[in-house]
Amino acid sequence: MPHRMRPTEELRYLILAAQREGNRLLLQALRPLGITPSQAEVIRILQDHQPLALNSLGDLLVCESGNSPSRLVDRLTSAGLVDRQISAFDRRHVELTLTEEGRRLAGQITAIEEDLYRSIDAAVEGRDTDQITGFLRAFVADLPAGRALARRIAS
Amino acid sequence: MPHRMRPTEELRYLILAAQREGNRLLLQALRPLGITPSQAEVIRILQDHQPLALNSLGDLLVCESGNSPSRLVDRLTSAGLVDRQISAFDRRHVELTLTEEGRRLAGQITAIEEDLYRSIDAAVEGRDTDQITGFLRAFVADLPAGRALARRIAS
DNA sequence: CGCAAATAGATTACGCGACATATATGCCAC
DNA sequence: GTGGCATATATGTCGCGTAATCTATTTGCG
Repeated sequence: MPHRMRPTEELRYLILAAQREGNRLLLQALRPLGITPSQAEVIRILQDHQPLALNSLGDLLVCESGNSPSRLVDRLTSAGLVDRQISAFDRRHVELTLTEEGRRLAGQITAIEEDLYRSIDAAVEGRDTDQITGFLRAFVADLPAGRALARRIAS
Repeated sequence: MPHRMRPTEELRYLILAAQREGNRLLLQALRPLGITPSQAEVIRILQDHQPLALNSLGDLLVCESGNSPSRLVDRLTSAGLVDRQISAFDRRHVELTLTEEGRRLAGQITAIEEDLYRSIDAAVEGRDTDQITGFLRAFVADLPAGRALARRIAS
């Protein structure tokens, strides 16, 4: 006799499960590069938007509430992938740019992400994308991560 | 000039954003109870399935890959919400049950989850649920978190 | 019976992710 | 310029989440 979980509760856990598994897949795929999914997000953002202040990076990050990506970036600078430079105009700002090595990695990340997108596309197959994205957009519309993503798409 | 993020990439980040924000909402709503969303999931599972071995709990958890919920449960036992008892038949097993206090909390958690489900329902409003759950089910079907959820629904 | 393999769980290490707080810099009013 | 407020970043703490390794216990095979 099933517990007959209600649809909304199942949906909640499906979102959790999908995020967890997507992250795990990406984690394993990125392992050879020595970086994590969150670090990869930073690198991809910098590739498209450098130079960028820590602050503005936080505004574009979905993986974090944006309060303090400094530690996330710390690991990338110690790994020699990101360059930090204090702004000449406002010494509170830190200008972030990719290093040569970081730019090289960015390309490899793109290729790895392709595999993930193929998995997602396979699951979307035969369904109405707009129903799915419409629901998710509505859910996160007024929340920090949703706004970060909106900025990413718009910029 | 928008970057025109491709739909699949947006979908990937929408799932990430939805999970993060849902978790944040739940985290804040549960704060007065002194527990976290993951801890709440354990309590709710125990409410429906106790007594349960640590191992079997892991098989039902979506929030964790199931390898080692021992730390998660540790905090619940130190908080006096869960009782650990070594099985008489197999001393490798630990039987978990809710304490009186744990049972009391389980009810409060259910009420708090209702609020989250209302937010989700509001975003689903006017869309085809089957398109959404169908996609997510397909994506996680053969992965640990998806199987955990399937067990939850079936049991 | 005896020993190897399997199983349950604990422990450890590392990197987030959320939150609160601290410090440093800029800026504006006066 | 100085006081006060806002902004940019750094730091500390807690609880996951993943994975690897370790220990204890049971089981299975001879």
